[in-house]
Amino acid sequence: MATIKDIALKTGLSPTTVSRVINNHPYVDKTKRKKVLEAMEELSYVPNSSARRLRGQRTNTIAVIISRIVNPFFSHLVDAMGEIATEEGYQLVLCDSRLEKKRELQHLELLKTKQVDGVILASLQNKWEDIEPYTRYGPVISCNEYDSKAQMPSILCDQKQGGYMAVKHLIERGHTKIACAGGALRIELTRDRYRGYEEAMMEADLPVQEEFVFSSSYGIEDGKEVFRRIYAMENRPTAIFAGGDEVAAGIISEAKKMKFRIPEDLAVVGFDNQPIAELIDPGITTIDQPMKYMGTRAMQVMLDMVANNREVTYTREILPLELVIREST
Amino acid sequence: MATIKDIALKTGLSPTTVSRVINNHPYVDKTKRKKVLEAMEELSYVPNSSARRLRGQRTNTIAVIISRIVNPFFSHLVDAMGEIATEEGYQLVLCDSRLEKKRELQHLELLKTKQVDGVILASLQNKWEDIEPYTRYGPVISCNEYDSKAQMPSILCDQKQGGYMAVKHLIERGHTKIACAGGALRIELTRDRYRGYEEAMMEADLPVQEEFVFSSSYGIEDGKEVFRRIYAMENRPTAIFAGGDEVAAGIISEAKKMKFRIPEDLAVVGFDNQPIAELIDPGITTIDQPMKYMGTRAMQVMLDMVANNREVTYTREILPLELVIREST
DNA sequence: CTGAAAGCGCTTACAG
DNA sequence: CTGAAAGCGCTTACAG
Repeated sequence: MATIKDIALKTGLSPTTVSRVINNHPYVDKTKRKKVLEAMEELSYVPNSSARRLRGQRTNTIAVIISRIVNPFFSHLVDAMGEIATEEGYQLVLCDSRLEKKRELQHLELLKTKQVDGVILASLQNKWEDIEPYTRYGPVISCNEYDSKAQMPSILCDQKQGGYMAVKHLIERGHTKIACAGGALRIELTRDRYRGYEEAMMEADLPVQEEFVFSSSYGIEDGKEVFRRIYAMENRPTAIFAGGDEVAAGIISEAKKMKFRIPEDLAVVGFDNQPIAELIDPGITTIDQPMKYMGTRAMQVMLDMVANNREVTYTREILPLELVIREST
Repeated sequence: MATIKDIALKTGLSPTTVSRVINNHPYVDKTKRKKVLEAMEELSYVPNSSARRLRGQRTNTIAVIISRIVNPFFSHLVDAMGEIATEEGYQLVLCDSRLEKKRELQHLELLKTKQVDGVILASLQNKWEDIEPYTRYGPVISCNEYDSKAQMPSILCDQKQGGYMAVKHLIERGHTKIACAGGALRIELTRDRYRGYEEAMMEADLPVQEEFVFSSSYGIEDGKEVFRRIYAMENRPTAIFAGGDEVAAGIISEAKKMKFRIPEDLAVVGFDNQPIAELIDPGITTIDQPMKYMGTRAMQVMLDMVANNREVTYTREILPLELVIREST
């Protein structure tokens, strides 16, 4: 592998000058520049990034932490982030926490060991007090998930409003026994949706029944399981608000298998507005999240910080959510 | 940020000894080791990866090139790869080519510039002759897609068999006018599926009609478009073999909208056995691909090569495909 | 068991 | 416009 030294030797110039050519500095004699360029071509020289990283103290790499890449919500988010990153000449390291605190922390170590310039937390398994120590090693921002105690830039949606809209819609459809199946309750995003649910119920003077609250539901299988538990109940809910379209799809799928009519026997609201929400039969009424915008915006904010060495200041961008009505309600 | 030098200074030992402790070398005096460990703790020392990369000429990072992360097939593949990578202490750089040759080549540059130790091509937009030059910079293997001219390790499925099985199944169901909607025909994987289609047709003495062959179909929207074109035909096919469950789902969705009965008016076979194949109504008959195994195996092969500096030898692992019958046929 | 020295490949202030 | 020198932070032969 040719190095700068080889080019210098071949051209009879100094490594300094070669470096200047590589980095497009002005003030290099045109003839010499050409000579260097030719030598680079001939020896098929390519600058060694490890050396550049060490010297420049930058990696041009951003880590994004998600909790489950097979969730279409996250793959769309990552897709949008990757597009911006590539455009700006950055690499994206994909870090899957698989909902585990330990893995999330392991991934944050990348910042400590200078393997990445910044970390975007699209999922947040740990408390702020456990994340905070990492922020002294580089910019950390959150996107999608958040922690109200956190002093970091965050791009997020108004999840409480989302929960409220979803449940209010069900109430307007005449339901009074409404269940709720979200993620783990230790997650603030989940709790906020739940608060929206409670608020809508209270506003309508409806009781929140503990046995109607399911937690830690994420995938299709979880949705099926939720339905099975509902099915086994004496006193069943007539509607359910799910914390994701995958869960909603699982509920609907299992319900249909048991000859339930949707929405007559069970109305279902999902979350995210994933492609599946439109494809499944009946189409899923859901809360649309601006995945593409969130991913794009988060990456822009991150790159602005690392490229311009901008101070990390605490800011929040809160995006509105939207109800999309289909046939499941 | 504390460096090895700081630890050396603080403990009165040499950087060499400190390095030995960090790297768990034997033959370090127990008292001194303890002293170093304490100093590291106190100064919250973390080794700088850029320096290690430069010195060690390794990055502990693998790039995986896919063509569309929002395709569940790829997100499942990447998920499996990431699990192994994390387990072995490697990072995964996600590279999306968006079906573009240029982007794929740009991502391969990562190998040249020593940003990654190896590249897994899960998608293959370029011809082998354009990929080959990169192989001198480090191991390149393919997983899922392949090129019969390529001299690189490949984990792949017998796509021709897949196409054959799918179409034979449709023929057995009594169909004679069978369409086909795959990816771009410049892709060998797509051509092989098409060959399987042709073989099954010929075997049954059925003509392959040019207007029944749709190409460059990938997502749900493409599937809808394919159906619209079928719908507009004078002489319509009665069955279609799609090159992915997303395309199949799009076809079915649009067909239902136009009051087509599936499979009576149009039978549909998909590919991959994605979660959606089971959720949609009717369930999609499809060809199951061992996504998890492929991803796992590809990463294992790659890590074996980089970790043990194994020579890159040309090997192919060809996995069988399986027909999963549901209600769409 | 330990350390001085060299070097991985680059870039950048400094001096000219 | 150009180059000698220093240094980013680490590891590893080599010598003891």
